[in-house]
Amino acid sequence: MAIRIYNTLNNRKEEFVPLKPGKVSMYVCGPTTYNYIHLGNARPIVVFDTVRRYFQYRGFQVTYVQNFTDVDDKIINRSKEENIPAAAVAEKYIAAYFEDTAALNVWKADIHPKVTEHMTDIIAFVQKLMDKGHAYLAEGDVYYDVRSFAGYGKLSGRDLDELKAGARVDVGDIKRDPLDFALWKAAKPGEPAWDSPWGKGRPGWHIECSAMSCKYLGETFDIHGGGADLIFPHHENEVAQSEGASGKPFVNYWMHNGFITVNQEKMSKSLGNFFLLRDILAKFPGDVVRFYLLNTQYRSPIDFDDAKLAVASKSLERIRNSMALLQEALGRGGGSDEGANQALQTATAKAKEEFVNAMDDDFNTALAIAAIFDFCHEVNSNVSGASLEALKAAAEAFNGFDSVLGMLIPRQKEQDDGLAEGLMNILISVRQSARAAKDWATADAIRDQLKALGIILEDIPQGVRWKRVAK
RNA sequence: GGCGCCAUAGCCAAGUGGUAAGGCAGAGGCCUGCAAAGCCUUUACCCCCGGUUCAAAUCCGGGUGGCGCCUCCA
Repeated sequence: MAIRIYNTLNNRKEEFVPLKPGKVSMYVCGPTTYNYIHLGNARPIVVFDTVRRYFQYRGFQVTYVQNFTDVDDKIINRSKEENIPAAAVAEKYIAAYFEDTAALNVWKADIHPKVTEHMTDIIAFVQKLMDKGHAYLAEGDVYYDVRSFAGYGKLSGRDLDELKAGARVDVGDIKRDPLDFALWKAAKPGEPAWDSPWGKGRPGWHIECSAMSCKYLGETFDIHGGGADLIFPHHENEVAQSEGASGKPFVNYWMHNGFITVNQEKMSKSLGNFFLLRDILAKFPGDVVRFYLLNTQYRSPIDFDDAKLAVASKSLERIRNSMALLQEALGRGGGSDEGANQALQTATAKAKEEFVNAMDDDFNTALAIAAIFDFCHEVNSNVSGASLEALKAAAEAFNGFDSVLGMLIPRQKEQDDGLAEGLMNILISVRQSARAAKDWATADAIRDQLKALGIILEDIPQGVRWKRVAK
């Protein structure tokens, strides 16, 4: 079986054939660093992190690039508002970005290029477009001439003339066509600016992705991802720039994720209906947020509200309960019920197969998670009798799934010095004494009070199990 | 106006020609000191109307409702 990807270029699922066997090159548009990221921004980050992890699970060597747009009008505005240099604004929010995404267990990209560190590459790219007749200078700005690129509109399925009819034409525009976009903007007083053959200025938004993806992944690469709102104009313009400059196909597979909505409306900064990731993380663990995001196919919209995160939390808990049962059985050294043993082994093989089938089909994480739930059911039914070997294989399968989904196994709590463990052992032992003396009032009081703290005690034949849950 | 997406149980969500996965919530039972967890049982006229087919949630046509892009936006 091969991996199939829904390609925005032709709106179909296509078998993935890498440029170089066994290797995947992918580029995902990163944030403009003028603010904390919101939940909507987090979706592509988690989705493409999962795509990347899955390719690795399938044995591919992945080169993953995600940029930071650290020069932009919004950053400049922010810099004025906060009265700190633009570079400091960008730096602040880049640091925040890594904090927030780390909570979602997102791996850092192999390369995180910043616009400010690639001015030479960007200027050279713009020059190349001018040399090839795809760009022109107008009053210190450099614009891309969309009419010079025959394929303009092929990604977003638009026709230039129809676009022109609907376009908002600025009065006194210096552009040849309203759809022409800036590759280089002449400096305005007080703004960050760099020297260029066309005078001081800064790059337009679209050119950075063409220049930086080319630098790190080459003129043609495998996968380019981003939110569906980037298809036009951003990605369309990237195609025009990159293919205009190289004369070669830019990207083989374009992937776009659907939106997070609030009351069925797109969560966006302009509508003001956004929820900052860090505010959500104050209420729900990152694992739960990640589960919530991956429990729907990446192209479908997801409506946001707290209740859905609560459901995600309960659902994830079911998987973790199953993994805990497995760990306990492992600790006991396995059993000798041949029927259960066979059943677990069969279920493990089936789960791995279904997981791969689901993920191969355009990264259907929702289906993959369903396969894991089925697996949990089999684990729960058969753990007590299965052999050590079968139990190990099952645990190994969970580890594999977690390596892709990144939220099954709880992240190791930092700076856990064993204090909680020690205190819990004391409380449990006191409660066990009470239970032995049939002092149910004391036993239940301990259990209830711990529950209020978010600690659940469960009496099982082998003793007492405890776990922490989101309150 | 142009282009595109979506509509499946109380809620969420898979399924793109062969007779409806899974999760949450609910009901009954087993287990338990009581719980919890787990296990067993249980909950769907697939938005509407036509059409194609032996067979349609799935394909085609037409509606209705919702959303997105066309302007910065993941």
